[in-house]
Amino acid sequence: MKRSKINSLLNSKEVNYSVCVKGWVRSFRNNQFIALNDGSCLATLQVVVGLDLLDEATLKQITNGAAISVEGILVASQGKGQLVEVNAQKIEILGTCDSEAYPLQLKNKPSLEYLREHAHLRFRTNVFGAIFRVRHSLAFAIHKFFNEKGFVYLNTPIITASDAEGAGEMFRVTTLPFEQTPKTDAGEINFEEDFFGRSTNLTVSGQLEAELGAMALGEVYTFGPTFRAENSNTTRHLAEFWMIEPEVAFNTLTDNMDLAEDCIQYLINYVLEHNMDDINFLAQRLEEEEKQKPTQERSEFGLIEKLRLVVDNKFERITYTEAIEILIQSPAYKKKKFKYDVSWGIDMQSEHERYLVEKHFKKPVIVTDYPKDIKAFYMRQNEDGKTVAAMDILAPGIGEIVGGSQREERYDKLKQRMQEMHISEEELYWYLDTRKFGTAPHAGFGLGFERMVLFVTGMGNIRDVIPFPRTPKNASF
RNA sequence: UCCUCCUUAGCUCAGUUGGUUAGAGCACAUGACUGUUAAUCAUGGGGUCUCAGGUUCAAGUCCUGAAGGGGGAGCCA
Repeated sequence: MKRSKINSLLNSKEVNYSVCVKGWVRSFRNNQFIALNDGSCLATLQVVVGLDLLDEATLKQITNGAAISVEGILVASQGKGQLVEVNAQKIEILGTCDSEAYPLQLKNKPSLEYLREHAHLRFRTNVFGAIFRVRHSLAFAIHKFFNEKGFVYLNTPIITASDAEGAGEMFRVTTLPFEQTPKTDAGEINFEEDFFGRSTNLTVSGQLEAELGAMALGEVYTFGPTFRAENSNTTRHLAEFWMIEPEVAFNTLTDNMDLAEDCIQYLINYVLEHNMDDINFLAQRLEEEEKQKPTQERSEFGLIEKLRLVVDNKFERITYTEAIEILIQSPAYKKKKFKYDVSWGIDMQSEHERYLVEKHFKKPVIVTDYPKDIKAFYMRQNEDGKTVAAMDILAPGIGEIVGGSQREERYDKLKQRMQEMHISEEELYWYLDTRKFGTAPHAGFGLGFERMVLFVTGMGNIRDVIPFPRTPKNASF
């Protein structure tokens, strides 16, 4: 018999027909009721085991975590907790699970930290099942969003010879031996003998390559892994993370903001439409977690309220200069609550961004037109000579979720800025070429995928929204 | 990388001013129970108190160091 998925059976309009289900036992009550989960949804299906169906030995093998196959009749449930259930006619143990050795005893509410150390099994918990179904939906919605807008999905290289934008420390890619590394006459490592004949790294961003695509295909986006070898130990950083980077020819900074805002709202709407069971569960989890905190530190809004707020309101748009002004006029500044001083020209600290988003505006904020000296070389210089056409989207609880800009399309200005910031023109000749041959205004941004998942799931640690997190000193699994 | 906190049973945690044999709930095992819903009830096994030093008559408890982890900061997405 063909296997049915549990989510489809739970939503079945009809009953009293034969079904086959397979999954993992979540609990076995009263030697009679199996709660079965197959990952297709949060809920479990109740399988009812008749008195004489199984021999003693098989019955003993129905333990938490065991994989089983069930054939039976889908019927209306006599019990209160569920509408339908399966009266088993045949149960086959596919894989036993030694209860004593199994690390997940779900009734014990194992901590997120404990589950992180058992990341190979944590998918079997309600929380991580929900997170990764939501993560999937977000990934799918990203492709759907850009596809509907006529974008081309462009794959940029993971191994690269360029340092893109100096976005961060890079992981080196090499086949050279660690012992007796070939040296040049000058005593330096001779990369000519390396696999690519030059020094290579894992990419920190596909943006520069995406720009090349945009200057011909018009509208492109990347969605792939990126790597940063920064020794960052926070709840918001990973050494390996996924990034979405749209790049659009002829777009201005305002177009860019519209696209980013549209994109974020689309993604959240998609999840609210398709993953409400999981979101409700995650909202409940967050609420319980919040209850543990002192009243003052609790969030004003629940997860669903927070998501609705983002979907239903326009993002606040202010310039960097206005943001600094708001901070200086703020009660927090006047009461000297900020650890770091505020003045025009500073790179805003987390505490400043949090104040703007969480205290002042209470919704996502887009900050534009940053001082050129704190931003990358490729951002378009404004007429004032002091700022660039940059934009960061700051989200409550996450901080920067999007960073983008209108790119400098003017050859002379770009070249001058590269010289000032000591960026090699030789290495980036191909990037400069786009400004030489039919240059055009264009803009793009980077959206941190895990930060988006973090925001939507209401989780607190980025290590819990990627299946196998890569962080300093940790590359298990 | 810096600051700070934590590490006691399989899990989540108690453990008082240093003082007998280190506790609880859950999990697990055995048995009972056949409409349970975190099932319930009875019984039972389970500890190198993270590691290495030190102080002391005596250390889970105090001191030093290391490792691992949490939170915050910086860097950023």
